[in-house]
Parts: sequence; C-alpha cells; structure tokens
Amino acid sequence: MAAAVRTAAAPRSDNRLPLILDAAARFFSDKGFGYTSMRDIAGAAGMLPGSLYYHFASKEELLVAVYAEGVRRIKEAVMPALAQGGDPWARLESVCAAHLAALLVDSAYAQVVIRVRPDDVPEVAARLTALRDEYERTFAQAIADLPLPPRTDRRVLKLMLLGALNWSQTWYRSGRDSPQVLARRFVRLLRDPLEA
Amino acid sequence: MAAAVRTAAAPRSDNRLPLILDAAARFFSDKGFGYTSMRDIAGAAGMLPGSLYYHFASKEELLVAVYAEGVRRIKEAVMPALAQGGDPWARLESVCAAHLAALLVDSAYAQVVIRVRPDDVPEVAARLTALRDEYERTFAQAIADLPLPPRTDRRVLKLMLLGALNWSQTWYRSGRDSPQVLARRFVRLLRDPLEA
DNA sequence: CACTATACCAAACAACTGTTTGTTTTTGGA
DNA sequence: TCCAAAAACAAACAGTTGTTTGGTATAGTG
Repeated sequence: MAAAVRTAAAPRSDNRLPLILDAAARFFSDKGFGYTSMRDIAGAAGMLPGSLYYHFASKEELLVAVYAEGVRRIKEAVMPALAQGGDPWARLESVCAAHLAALLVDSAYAQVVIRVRPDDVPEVAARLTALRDEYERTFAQAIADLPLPPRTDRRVLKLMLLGALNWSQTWYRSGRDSPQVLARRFVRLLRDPLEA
Repeated sequence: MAAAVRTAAAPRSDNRLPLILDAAARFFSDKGFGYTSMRDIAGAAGMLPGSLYYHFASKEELLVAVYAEGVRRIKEAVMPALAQGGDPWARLESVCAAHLAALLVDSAYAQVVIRVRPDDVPEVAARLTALRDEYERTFAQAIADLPLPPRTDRRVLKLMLLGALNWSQTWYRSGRDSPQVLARRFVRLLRDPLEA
C-alpha cells in the first residue's frame, strides 16, 4: 500500500530549471516582464519555447518563481546586517547598503522584485505583493530599533527611505557612488539635523 | 510667389487629437506603455487603429507627446509653489505637495512621466530622459534655496527626496493620507533632527 | 536489464501586435 | 460654390505572442 503513495517525483540531475530561472531573471530585470518573450528565455536556456511549460504553467507563474527567489536573496543579503549589534543607526546604514547592493549590482533576481510592478501582472499581483510585503516587514525592523523622538511616524519613515532606495534603480549608474556610499549619505540626511 | 510658401496646415476644429492624447495618457498610466495597444487607444478615442498614424508616426512618438505634456503639467503644478516667498522649508513642502498631487491623483499625463521607464522604450529613451531632466532641474531649485549645513550634499538630497516622492505611486491608495499630508511628513523627517 | 516518470523536442495554433496602403468623407478658406 | 488640404475609414499585411499537443529520448530505480 505504501508504494501506492509513492507520488513523489524524483527530479533528474540534468534538470535545466535553474538555467530557465537564471535566464528569466536576467531578461525580466533587463527588459522588463512585458518586453520579455518566452522565446527569449527559452533561447538563452538552450531549449525550445514549449519546453518551458513542463516547468511552469504560464509566463506569470515563471515570474512568481523568479520574484520569490528575488525576495529570498534580498532577505539573505539584509539579514546579516540586521543581526549585527551596536548602534541602531549603523545597523540601518548596513541594511540599506545591503539592500542597495542587491538591487543595483548583485542579483538579477533582486532587481526583478523592484522593477516589476505587481499591478502590471493582474493574474498574480496579489502573490507578488504578498512577497514584497514579507520583505518590507524585515526592513521595518531596522527602523523599529532606532531611538527617535517620541512622536515620529516610523511608517512614513519606512516608506520614505525604502522609496528613495528603490527609486535609485532609475538613476544609478555603476562606476559612480557605490551602494555603501549612497547608503551612508541617505541615512546621514535622516540622522543629522539639516536645520543648523 | 507668396502663395507658394503657404505651407502652413490649417488644423480643423473637429480634430480628435486631444481625444487620442487623453486616451493614450489614461491607458499608459493605467496599464503601462507596453501593455497598451494602439487598438486600445483608437477604440477609446472612437476611431480605427490606422487613423492614429495620421497624427503620429509610431506608438513611440505618441508616447513622447504624452510624456511631454505630462512634464508640462507637473511643472505647471509645481511652479506656483516654487514662486511663493517666505520660508524655504515651507516652499519645499509646497513643491512636494504639488508634485505628489500631480502624480498621484490629478493628471494621467503626469503619472505617465513617473510610470514609464525611458529605458523600456529605446527608440525614444534619450528624449524622454531629457524631458524628465528638464523637470528635475525645476525641482532642484526648491532644494538650492534651503539653508543647510555647509557640507550637505544637495544632489543626494534631491535624489533621495524625489525618489521617495516618485516611489509613492507604488504604494499610495487614495482615501488615506492626502498628498499634502504626505509632503508635510516627508519634509519634516528631513528638516527635524531625528536623533534626539 | 526492464520500465517508468522525467524532461524535452517538433510543430503547429489562434490571437494579437504595430503598421501600411488606397480610398473616402469632411472642413474651412478663396 | 469650388476645391485643396485635413482627417479619418476599410482592409489588409507580416511578424510576434503565449500556449497546446503528441511524440521521443534519457536518466534513475527496482
């Protein structure tokens, strides 16, 4: 009877699924989801378009997989910074630096998370938003720790800082200020009193 | 001989070009440029797809027209705020409020400017970027006036604030905080010393 | 070694895309 | 009233899109 329950599918070692995900992540982050065709992805993975549908039911499901991996990688990059002790402001700066590094240079997966608007893909928008929210709660911890004046709105502070970080994808060009430098300057603008 | 130079084309009063632009602005801001078809726009304007090509040589040229009008409207909304006298911080707050109101609620044209990434439309990317830069110089004036500590990097301050404002399109939902309230809170976070 | 699920190929499908071409209607100025 | 320009129609084009279907090789298990 136990054999009848042997439903589990043993994956094969020559599986090209990782190749598909890598290619999709690269294209989605370079050209955007809407401008990427299944043929682009299949070609880069060295296979035929139809073969992708063995692994994913639709283009949107493929996006969800890439997006989820992207969130995972951003968290993976940020968590160590979040765990470090000492000054909460220094910790926030490290978190921002890790966040920036992930979405500007390190990972095509992470870039997809910032670049693709959930609303653009209605079929899976709710799932993408849920994934993004999940990370934002992680980020919010770095703000929760800050010693701030009593009546400071930490929610708005989170939206402001995260917005500034994410929008950097629009204007950032490699070779100029590094993510670390940018993170430092951004946090300093919030920390230090601008009004002399 | 003078008649031979009568090249000027007298436009007709039943011209539906404004309808086309309005429809395009609405679709581009709702669904994005890539997800909007010429048939969508033509249908909303009450005409056939091919007829659009009497007014615009391509879909991209239509985008440029909408984008330019968007920049014009944002500037139109921000300029009065920029002209007001008194406290530079209050002026910055007004500028931010006007900027937010334009791109969050007032104008579909303005929303296109923030929503559409120039890089997504290579054929006209340079022109879109130039238009956006033109406005950003306007915005920068509100920052140039601020009385800041000597060694403050106003360029980074501009990038940070503008990023925070523009990204709000991602999370803003009408009915909650108004653009005015958001602008006030954002500016206050920069102005007031967060470190007690 | 046999056999089964895995992973892919090969080829097509219908729908949709931006655009072109030739023709027709309509408008405003002379 | 006449007429050239303006503005739109009607119909098609070639290419691309996501996806489906049926067949096939192959790797790992018993």
